[in-house]
Amino acid sequence: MTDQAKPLRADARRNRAKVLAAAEQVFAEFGASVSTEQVAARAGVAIGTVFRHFPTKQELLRALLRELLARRTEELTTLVAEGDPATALFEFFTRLVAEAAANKAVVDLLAEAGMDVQVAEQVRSFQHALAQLLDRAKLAGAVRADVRLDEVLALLGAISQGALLGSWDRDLQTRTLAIVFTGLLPGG
Amino acid sequence: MTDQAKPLRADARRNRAKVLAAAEQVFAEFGASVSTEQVAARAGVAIGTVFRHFPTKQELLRALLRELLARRTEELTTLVAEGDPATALFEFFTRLVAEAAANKAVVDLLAEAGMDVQVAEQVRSFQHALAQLLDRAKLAGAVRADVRLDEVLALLGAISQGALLGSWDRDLQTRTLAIVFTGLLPGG
Amino acid sequence: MTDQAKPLRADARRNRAKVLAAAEQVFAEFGASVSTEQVAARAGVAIGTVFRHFPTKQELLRALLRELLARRTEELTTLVAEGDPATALFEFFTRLVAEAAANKAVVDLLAEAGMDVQVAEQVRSFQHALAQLLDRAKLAGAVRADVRLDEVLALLGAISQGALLGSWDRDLQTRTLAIVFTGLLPGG
Amino acid sequence: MTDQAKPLRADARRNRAKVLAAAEQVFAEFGASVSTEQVAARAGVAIGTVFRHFPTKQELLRALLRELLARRTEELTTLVAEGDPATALFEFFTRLVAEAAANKAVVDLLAEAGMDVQVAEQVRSFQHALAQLLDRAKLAGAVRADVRLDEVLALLGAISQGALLGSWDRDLQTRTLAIVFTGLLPGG
DNA sequence: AATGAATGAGAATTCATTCAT
DNA sequence: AATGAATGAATTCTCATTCAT
Repeated sequence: MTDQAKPLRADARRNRAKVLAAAEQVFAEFGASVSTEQVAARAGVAIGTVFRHFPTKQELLRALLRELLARRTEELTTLVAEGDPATALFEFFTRLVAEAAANKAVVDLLAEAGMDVQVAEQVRSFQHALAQLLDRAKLAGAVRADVRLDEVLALLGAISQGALLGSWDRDLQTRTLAIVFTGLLPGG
Repeated sequence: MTDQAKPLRADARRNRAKVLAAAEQVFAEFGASVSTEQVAARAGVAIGTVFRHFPTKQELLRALLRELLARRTEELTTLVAEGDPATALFEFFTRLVAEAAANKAVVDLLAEAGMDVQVAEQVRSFQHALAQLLDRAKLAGAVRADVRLDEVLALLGAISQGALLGSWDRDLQTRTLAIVFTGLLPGG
Repeated sequence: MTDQAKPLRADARRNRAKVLAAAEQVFAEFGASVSTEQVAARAGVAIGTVFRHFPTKQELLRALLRELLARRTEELTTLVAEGDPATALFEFFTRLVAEAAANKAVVDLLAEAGMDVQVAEQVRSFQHALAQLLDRAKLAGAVRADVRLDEVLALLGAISQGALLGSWDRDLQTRTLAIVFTGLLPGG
Repeated sequence: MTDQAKPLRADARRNRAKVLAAAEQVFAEFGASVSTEQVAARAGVAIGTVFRHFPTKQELLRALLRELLARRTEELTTLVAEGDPATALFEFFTRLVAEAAANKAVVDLLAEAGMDVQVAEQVRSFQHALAQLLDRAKLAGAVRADVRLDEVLALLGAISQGALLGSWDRDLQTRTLAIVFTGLLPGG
């Protein structure tokens, strides 16, 4: 549903993946302002190849963001199906923050994600999956009943970005999250 | 100690202030990537004047960050001296988040502040003042005794950035902060 | 003599024709600077196919020009054989201008045609046919005896291009040509 | 009225003139598609200087066209004031064609001039001056009374372009124009 | 032979920074 | 000191052409 364009030739699909992987690395390392040339170089392809697959730099960033969101949504879905309801939300939260701390692009990307219709669908899916996790956590008594989805999203985003920009180490991540988790507990 | 350069001529000092004020506005509105020309235009001076006062764009950004930090530190100092110890921390937290939500530059700036020796002094002052506020809050029984300064700083930064990038409205700011404040409360 | 290459496979010949037809449309519409991709798209073939038939874009343009010239030459030949000698030249003139007014490529093409040996043969044929038409017009007393071929060619080219670039409507075409035709009349 | 922007600094005005002069040469020689770099090189300035004076290539082309039109208009005005009414129009016609024959840019430029509001004023002035010349020629009995301005403009443009694209030599220019002039004579 | 992906040399434009006025 | 023009490297994007499938 996301990429129903004509099936790419094998080599083209391979290169598209290479570019996307390179983009993830490079953007993670240097932020969304690195030149497309850097991405091409990291991918080991010519600049034209990047632009063939993603006609503008924006497109590339969007595609990357879509993929990141899709990956997170998948993790959420797994947790909804298999995780312990009482801890699944906290687990996901923790994991996401750890990942964000290593990815400089996410911040730049998320900044525009909200107003970008082209990723809206992925955002919706993601939020939907998170909503389910939140509901389960409430049912399991791990989260106060009046906590709303947008608050959780806001905290998640904020902490993720904070972890990245502030270069928090693992310990600081844990302690900071502990405070937030306490704030979410029932009877708080 | 940071700016012990020779005393500026009156008009030069005036221009320096104009540039800094313009920079704050423009960077707040468009982020750290606007051109220096925009800053000059807003300040009503020629581009050369900006570069005379701040030899590189980095310098200008750093000076701006220093000033912002100094201003916050001043607010903190006032709160330490005059505020109600039980709520002063929360008050400051709330105010800072509201301000950040309107200032696009802070995020870009803070991203590098950590690793920048040139603003280290201001950062230290700021942290020192915040530490005092935290201590008082603990003494007043408003914050759990084992909460550490770096956790508070981390949360503060994260929420501020989150508020900005996520364009949180006032209501969402309040609710999100409420969770964090609950997490900081004793007996949590 | 121009295309004595090996006889093409049936499908190849078909494709060559498709490309040439597409090129005529596309170049007529957008001028000689459209990308070869546009031509391929219009022809419904892949870009590689275009380049297999015409190894460079220049070749394609030349081939197109050759064809256009051949077509005009054919029209001239018909007029020489069948037309009323007293008006055939004016008729052709009028028709060509009307066609040019709808074809943006011709101008760009003709600009280089002169110095291009590869189309010289077609140019010669064309001029030869036009010369015959001119002779007949003189014999019929419709054109002054001292009018030379290069003058007629020059006027023909100029008016054609003018009509195209100036987007003359049919009325303006007619009136402008009337002046030229008057200038060609005997006793002028 | 054309450039009432703030008076440029002496060196800036000098450079602007250098760029415009270089543009005229280079565009005349290679057509409107040469790179702006070529213009900069010919002018002996850096590429940035060209773009400071003319923010886009289009602007540069427009400025050039405006200047060319202004120059022609001036010539026309002089002829109206001083020339022999019976021959002034033919004289101007002849001169313009000769100049066009050496200027490859004019064609590309004129192609868009029609639809460009930014040169509309210059075009109007030019047409106005030409109209006066035409009126005088009619009064002097050198041109048929029913010849209209748009026909003259059309012929002028067409022949100019033809002379350029066809690389007509002086003799051919003369003979071709003679035909047109004959067509314009009264009693034709 | 056809396909369409990859290449890489430009081209226009921007912008931090320098320097003559 | 201020001005604002000049510089030129960097960036995004295009497109003719080549080449693997």
